Amino acid sequence: MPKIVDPEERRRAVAEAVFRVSARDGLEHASLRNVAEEAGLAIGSVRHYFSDHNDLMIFAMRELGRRVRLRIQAHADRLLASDPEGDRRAMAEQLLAEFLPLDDARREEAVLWLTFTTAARTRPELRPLADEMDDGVRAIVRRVLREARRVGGLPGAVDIPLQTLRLTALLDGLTLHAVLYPERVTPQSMRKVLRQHLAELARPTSPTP
Amino acid sequence: MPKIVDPEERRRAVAEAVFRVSARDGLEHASLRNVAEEAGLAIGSVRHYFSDHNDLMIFAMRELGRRVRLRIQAHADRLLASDPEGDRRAMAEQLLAEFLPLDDARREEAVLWLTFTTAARTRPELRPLADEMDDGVRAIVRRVLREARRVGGLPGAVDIPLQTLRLTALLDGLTLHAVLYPERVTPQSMRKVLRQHLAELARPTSPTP
DNA sequence: GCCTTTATAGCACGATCGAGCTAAATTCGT
DNA sequence: ACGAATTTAGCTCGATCGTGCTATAAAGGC
Repeated sequence: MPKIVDPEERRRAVAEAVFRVSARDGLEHASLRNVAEEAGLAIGSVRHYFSDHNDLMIFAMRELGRRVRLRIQAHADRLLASDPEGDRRAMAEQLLAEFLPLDDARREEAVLWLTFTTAARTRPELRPLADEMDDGVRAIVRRVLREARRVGGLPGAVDIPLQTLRLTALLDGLTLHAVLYPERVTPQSMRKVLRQHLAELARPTSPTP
Repeated sequence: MPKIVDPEERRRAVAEAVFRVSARDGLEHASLRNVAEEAGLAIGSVRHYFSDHNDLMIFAMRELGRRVRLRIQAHADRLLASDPEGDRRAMAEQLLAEFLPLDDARREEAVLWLTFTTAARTRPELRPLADEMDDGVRAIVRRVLREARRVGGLPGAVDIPLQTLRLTALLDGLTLHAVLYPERVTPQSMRKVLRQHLAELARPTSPTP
């Protein structure tokens, strides 16, 4: 029998081709033929690994979510390893900054995130994956805020659900703008906004009027 | 000669069909044939009024921008007419709330906004229109903030460009979430977030650390 | 060499699409 | 009725797409 190809690795490589085509031309151009060409394979080979086009799209989006999750996790681990008792606000900021497209790799990921999550609006098969990604972000933001409150970095009266909603909207809004209008939203400006936002959150306050 | 059709009205009606198809199925389904069917016309009729598919897309997006602009302007006029010297903060809040998808009509507009602006990423011909829409929002937010500072509603030291960036990101982020995850982001929660945001902006502060 | 398993390859078909183009219908003025 | 202008209509073609399906190549074990 022929040389064994690791199916999972092959699938990953094809998903990478989906990402490249989508980022460059839009998801609607990620046809089997275009993706096969981008991956340097014949369409028959691509179809050996994916039962149909939907299968490919689902796999690609799942792979994207996986990559984001791993990156955030690795970053959080690094932060904790470097100084478990360090400046909590700075750490929170750095962890949250990981959601922003501050360099080329993250920017491409953000492009793909936007592409797939907006496509999920009209593609039921991608819906659960979009929800999952959103859940992931909200959970982390909520945890960051809760932990900050617990250690006294935020006022006790802070409304965690509301501030989670607000902060995730801000992060995703900045990301959306960085993807669509990169000349208007630079890495410095995003960092500055995030820092300011966290600084304001930390101030003593009264409940919403 | 036959009964004259107002070309502009016909174009508007066809754009409405584009909106319906796009909102329901996604922009990639707004083919000439699908749009013609949605508009109750033969494809030949549609093509009499638009030189090609791109022309139709450009017109539709321009029409969308026009509608948003008119709606915001009318709302601002109404606010000023009702009480030119009224509670400035409440008025600012109400004006900015007009950018959020708080009812069905605005929600559909938000869906279309997201659909067209993300499509503009890979369609150069739509690019200027997306920029224009973004410019419009930023200009209004900036004006609101400036005016609030001028009348003492915001601290003199507030960084207007930074807060403009932050507030537009928040508004667009909430809108994005309301479109993609409507169960998670309700009209009440959006209003609450906006109110909180403006309340925090208004508090005395020191410049960013 | 044969068999089996795995991987590569792509033809063919029906569907949809945009656009070139032609033709017919409609309606008013003369 | 005719002519002109406007509107409606849709055939045709080449292109692209997903998918059913078949065929070939590749490689190891016996």
